[in-house]
Amino acid sequence: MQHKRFNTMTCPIARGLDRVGEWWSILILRDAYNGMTRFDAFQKNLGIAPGMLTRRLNTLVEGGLMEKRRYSEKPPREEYLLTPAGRDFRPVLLAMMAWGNRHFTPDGIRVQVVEAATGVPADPVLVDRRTGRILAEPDYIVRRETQS
Amino acid sequence: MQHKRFNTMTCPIARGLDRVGEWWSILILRDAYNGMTRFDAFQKNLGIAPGMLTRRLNTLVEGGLMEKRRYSEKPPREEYLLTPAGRDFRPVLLAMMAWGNRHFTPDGIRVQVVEAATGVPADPVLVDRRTGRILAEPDYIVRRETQS
DNA sequence: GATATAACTACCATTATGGTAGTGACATCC
DNA sequence: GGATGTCACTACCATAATGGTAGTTATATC
Repeated sequence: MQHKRFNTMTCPIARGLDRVGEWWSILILRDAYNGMTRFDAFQKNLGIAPGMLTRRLNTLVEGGLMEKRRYSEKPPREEYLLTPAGRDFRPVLLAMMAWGNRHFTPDGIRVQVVEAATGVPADPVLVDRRTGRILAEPDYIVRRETQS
Repeated sequence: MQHKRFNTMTCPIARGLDRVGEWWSILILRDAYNGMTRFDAFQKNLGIAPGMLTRRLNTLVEGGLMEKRRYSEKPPREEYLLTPAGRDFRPVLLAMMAWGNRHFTPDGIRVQVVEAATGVPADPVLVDRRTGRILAEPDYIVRRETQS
């Protein structure tokens, strides 16, 4: 009995979680976003067991979020790069970073998004690109379409 | 040997994942956001085993994202409500919904955020509330503070 | 030749997950 | 008033996932 998959659900959140919802996956994507590419670097930075890292990288590759590339033949060496879908996960990471900073850093904020030019911390909010308005009720609602 | 905890890391993403990173947790929060409160409703909607649901609800309560409340004494009945921190997770859910819709719905979008007044689908983007600009490089960067 | 580096695999102990059945305290139906 | 239904679980077990340690392969460097 494997753990239950979410990929048969119609909900896009469930579909996404089916690919990144396992323990470690999102932290690996975070590190990849920070420029990490090598097995060794992920392992040391996360403190993850090598077998576990192998399994997680494989599922991320299978899920289409990362790709494995050989960057050296003479000593055979591999690296892991984000695909477009993996890179596009960034807003989720930043929203989660903002949420974590708002609720779970009683000891002070250590990692945050800042304006590059001024160094002023950003206040991340999710808006509609077209109208610029914040995605919150009552202006915006989630619509579920019934199966036809 | 339990699975490794992320709550000792300084990264806010890791701190958050320590509370919502287990299988099922985020889908439970999603359903709670959709107005679900009862054990029974979560169980039927998710197709989750009752023992598993008990464990996940308990960890969400312990993590401060939900609270358990007795809503009836005469038949003893409990309900689960989002706390402020749980409700504040919503932007992460919506960012994940948008990401899922962009990459994992080849069969067409079924669930999305729309403008309530017009029904026009929203295009969710993460911006800085102060400047209104999109949180992306090179305008915005992630700054990590070194330990003093 | 000895040691180091990168990227793993193998193996095992311990947890977590999933499935099914059953329980307690009522409410409702006939 | 006995039978059935509802809600919110608990108990128990089989299987899968996670974590830890040691070892491997291919090569580079001292």
